[in-house]
Amino acid sequence: MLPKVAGGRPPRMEPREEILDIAAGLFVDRGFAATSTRDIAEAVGIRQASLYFHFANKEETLGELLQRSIRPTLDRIEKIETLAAEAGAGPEVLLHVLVVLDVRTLAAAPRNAGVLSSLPEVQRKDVFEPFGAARNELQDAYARLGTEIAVGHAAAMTPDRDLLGTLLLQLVEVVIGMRSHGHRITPAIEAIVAASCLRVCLVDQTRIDGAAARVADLIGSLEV
Amino acid sequence: MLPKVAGGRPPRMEPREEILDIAAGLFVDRGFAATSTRDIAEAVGIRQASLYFHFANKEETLGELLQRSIRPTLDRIEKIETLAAEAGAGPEVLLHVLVVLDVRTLAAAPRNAGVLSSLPEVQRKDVFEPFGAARNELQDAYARLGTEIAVGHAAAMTPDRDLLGTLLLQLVEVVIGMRSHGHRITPAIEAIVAASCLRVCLVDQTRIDGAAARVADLIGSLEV
DNA sequence: ATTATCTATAGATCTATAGATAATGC
DNA sequence: ATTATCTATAGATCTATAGATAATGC
Repeated sequence: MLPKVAGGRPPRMEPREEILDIAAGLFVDRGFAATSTRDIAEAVGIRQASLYFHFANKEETLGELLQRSIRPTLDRIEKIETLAAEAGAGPEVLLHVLVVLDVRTLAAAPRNAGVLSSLPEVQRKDVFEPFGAARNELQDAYARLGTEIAVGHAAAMTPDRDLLGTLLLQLVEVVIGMRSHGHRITPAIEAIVAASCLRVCLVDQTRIDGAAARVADLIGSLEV
Repeated sequence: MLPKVAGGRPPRMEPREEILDIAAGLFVDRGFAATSTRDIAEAVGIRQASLYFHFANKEETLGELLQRSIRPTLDRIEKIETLAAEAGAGPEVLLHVLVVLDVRTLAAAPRNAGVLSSLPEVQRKDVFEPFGAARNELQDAYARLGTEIAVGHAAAMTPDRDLLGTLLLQLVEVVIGMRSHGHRITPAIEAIVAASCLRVCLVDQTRIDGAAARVADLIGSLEV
């Protein structure tokens, strides 16, 4: 099944995978337009034209990377929300779980691929529109959970649904910037980002501590 | 002093200013590498080569825009921190003021120029290194104020200095993303972003309300 | 003389296609 | 036959420079 050797030189791994990995690093580092197909090929160690055996064009390469970076996150949202009914966990516990899982996903993404969704081309080109939609879905999940939590608080200085979703997702994505600056994402950072999200939803420290205590168990039950 | 008419066509305004304005819009929209000098020239209504009368090269154009977008913000930091001694305002009031002013600056920036500092080229090319340094200064101001505020709280789940600065600046910059998605930045949004920042610093609602009440006055005294 | 434009172009890319080549699996 | 590479290249850019031109101010 695995192609062992072919063509002029022996591949080190699945060639398509290696191209994707290296392209991800370059796109994250320099951006899409500033990365030429020649740059990618050189870094892989093949000729520029050889890329077109694996991908129809440059955009398809970025498209595949975006696909892979968003899919697992979206899949998880459903699971987390069905978890609400079963475990009888309050929405602040669910938000805490969602934040920790998203932070881990971003922290573990090869080459800090979370950067990709903010590239100008992704926002602008029609080919990448599905990924904007996926991001909106994620933001909407944050908005839903956050609104449910903040309900019952005084209206003044409480973010509305839309703004709350934006604020929460923005907070979670702080880890992308941290990785860009060379920081490692520790469990302590996970906890602080999650606590910050709950604070923005007006959850007091007692309830934050309560939520934090339940997170490990719930994440365990999700992964089984 | 003002050049009235010259060359082949009558300019509508200071030509260098018009080029900067239009380049800003294109860089924000498409990114730096994906915007050609021809794109800029066409949008301005001149020939591609004519740009080089006003700018030595493409990078200088972006450099000038970055300069302009960060300078007023940096200048303000000093003023705000000297304000501490005079007005006897606590650090949470000062942070509130800083956030509101930065939010307003980002909200008022022509063409949403706040986007520019996150372009891959700015992070990566040596020419733009001064602007990364300026951003670090700003983030450090947030870290200083935030740490001063959060001091005395239980260590657990309290962000350290560095992380706190990153979280706060990230929260403020939510308005860049909101503008990109077509939202208008209202006074209500200013207040919520500021309150969210204070919440992340573990300030309780009573003190947030107290800080918010003093903000208008202090900003007034800054602008005189 | 200065300012601001123009035309024309050099030289360096950059993406994608066509068609050859070589190693492997059937 | 299939997989994965190669060489060669068409055709379309893209940045920056050289030098001409025209309007204005001294």
